[in-house]
Amino acid sequence: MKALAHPTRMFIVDELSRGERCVCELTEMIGVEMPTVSRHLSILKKAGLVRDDKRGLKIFYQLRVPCCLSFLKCVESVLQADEAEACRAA
Amino acid sequence: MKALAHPTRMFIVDELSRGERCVCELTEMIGVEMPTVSRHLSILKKAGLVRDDKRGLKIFYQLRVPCCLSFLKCVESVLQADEAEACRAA
DNA sequence: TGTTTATTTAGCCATATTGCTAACCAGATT
DNA sequence: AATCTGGTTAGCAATATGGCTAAATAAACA
Repeated sequence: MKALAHPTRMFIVDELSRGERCVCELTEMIGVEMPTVSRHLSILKKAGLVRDDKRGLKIFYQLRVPCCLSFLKCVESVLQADEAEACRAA
Repeated sequence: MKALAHPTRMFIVDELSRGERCVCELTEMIGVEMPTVSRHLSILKKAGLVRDDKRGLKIFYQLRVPCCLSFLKCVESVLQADEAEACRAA
């Protein structure tokens, strides 16, 4: 649960929901040092939310629990709409 | 998001999903001092997840975003089953 | 009015989290 | 073998979190 409780990690999960990404891509998007991203990824990995796949020099991360996806949609709807509308959408 | 990232607050949300509860009830269930529970509740309230309703001396809290409910179910299914099964349920 | 009950606020301390930099590791390339 | 590239690990400082106790508040009651 706590694994999702950080904006950067939310961003990562959201981004991975659109396909696998390597650490360098995520680092560039997030605008923070790579070791920091790496640690966030290791937290997500320890929580079982993502999986890593080493190919050549790069390590690609992918979402492991599609459940996150439906949750993310819910969160987004809550953020976009007021709570009443969000609930209707859920 | 961070509002849900603590076992006590998860418990509170789960409990409130079964109906409103006053602070003293929650305090007794959780087994921690009342000021602590109060602060958790204020965090949930600030996040817009719960609403409080003062009646007489007691203050009753209720879930405000039913969206939490479907999320909770998802989380529970993840916890109970392994990830493969959880995804099937989602 | 003074007291009791239910709750919140304030202040303190211990621990956890997050970011950074520096150092390390492992494949690929030369 | 030496080096480059993409990542991780380690260690540190700053900040946030979570628990406690003590003090403040507010409604009900004697």
